[in-house]
Amino acid sequence: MPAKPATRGRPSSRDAMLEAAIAVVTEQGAARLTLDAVARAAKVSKGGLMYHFPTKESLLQALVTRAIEHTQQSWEQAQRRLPEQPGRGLCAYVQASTAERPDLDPFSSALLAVVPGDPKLLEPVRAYFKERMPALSEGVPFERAALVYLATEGLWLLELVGASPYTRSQRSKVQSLLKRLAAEGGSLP
Amino acid sequence: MPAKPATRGRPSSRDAMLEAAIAVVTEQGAARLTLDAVARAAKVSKGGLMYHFPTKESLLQALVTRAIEHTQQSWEQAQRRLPEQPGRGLCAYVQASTAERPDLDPFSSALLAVVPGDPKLLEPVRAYFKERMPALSEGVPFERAALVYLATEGLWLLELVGASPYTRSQRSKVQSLLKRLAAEGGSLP
DNA sequence: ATTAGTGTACCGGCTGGTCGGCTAATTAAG
DNA sequence: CTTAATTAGCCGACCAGCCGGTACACTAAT
Repeated sequence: MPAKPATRGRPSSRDAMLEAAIAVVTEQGAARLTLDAVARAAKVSKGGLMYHFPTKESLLQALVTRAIEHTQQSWEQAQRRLPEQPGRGLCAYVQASTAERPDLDPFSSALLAVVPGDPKLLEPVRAYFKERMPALSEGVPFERAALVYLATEGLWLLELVGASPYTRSQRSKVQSLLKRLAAEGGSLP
Repeated sequence: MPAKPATRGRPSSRDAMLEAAIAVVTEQGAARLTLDAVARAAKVSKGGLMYHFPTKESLLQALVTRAIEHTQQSWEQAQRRLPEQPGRGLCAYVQASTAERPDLDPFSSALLAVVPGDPKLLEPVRAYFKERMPALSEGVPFERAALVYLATEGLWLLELVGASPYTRSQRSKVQSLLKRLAAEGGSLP
């Protein structure tokens, strides 16, 4: 068993375990997110799993941390692709949040599923949300920024739970509306 | 058999048990929502609890149903207080969802906490969301309705998880903006 | 030989669920 | 009206399985 020696550096099996956990939670629900299930999904024994995450809580914390990092990275990436202009941060946020279909963003999905289980897991999320706020609304009048931000968040939630009522064309209309408003375009009909 | 008491029933301890469940989940998290905990919180023995909810899943289903009913009722109530005008439904929705006290809506909070545990619990929520949509956007141009709806949903979510970045005055500004937009007011700065 | 990483085996407690019995109220019988 | 039978509602002891966690042996690479 040449356990993937590939390159020195980060323990890739740890990441594999985290992704296995994400798979379990998205496929079977948070209630079935058990250590054995994660170990099974990661094709590792429980001992191997417990080596990297000495506690279930540590696993969950790592999950939350990873989801936050992923969100942050995809925002930065979207921002890098945009020209420097007022509303750039907000526009990048809209783009990052509405770009991939939510079933392609299992990180956030797992986050939303796992966090309610233990109130302590909420704190990093709260902190991140409050911390990133200024960068988002920078250069955009308050009301407009708030509206776009909240609507993006709402769309994200609705699609995450599969309760979005919009057809594909409606959705793209909403999406472009958000981008337009973020970039400081006109008003709405 | 619990025999749904339709109309003519005592304030039934069944409801008390459901509210105990809500209390447990909001205070201790979804992971600690155990039958024993609910029974303890409801000051009832486990047998007594199991009499009304033969299964834990049935308890959760009842919780979800109750949360949905509560949401629907508070929307209808808000609507009744509003004059007949275009955007009335949407306006009532904004009002009901942004009512001053997010911590006083433990129903939705419990819903959001419990649902990720079992994917099957999502279906009623999905159905309700899609069903109520037409009544909400009635009489309001699509883009405006979508924007207000999504932003309201986003604000609801942020406040539910305690990640709202807005001060009290900012929040009330956002709130009145949403109402204005829903009622067909002007555009945004 | 040491150490990082994994496997195997096990345990104690908790959890969902069952079961028979208790109590008070309602109904049926006399 | 009295009494017996039924029933709804609740109790609490119990159980079988699962879950998180521990202990330790093993392997490969340093």
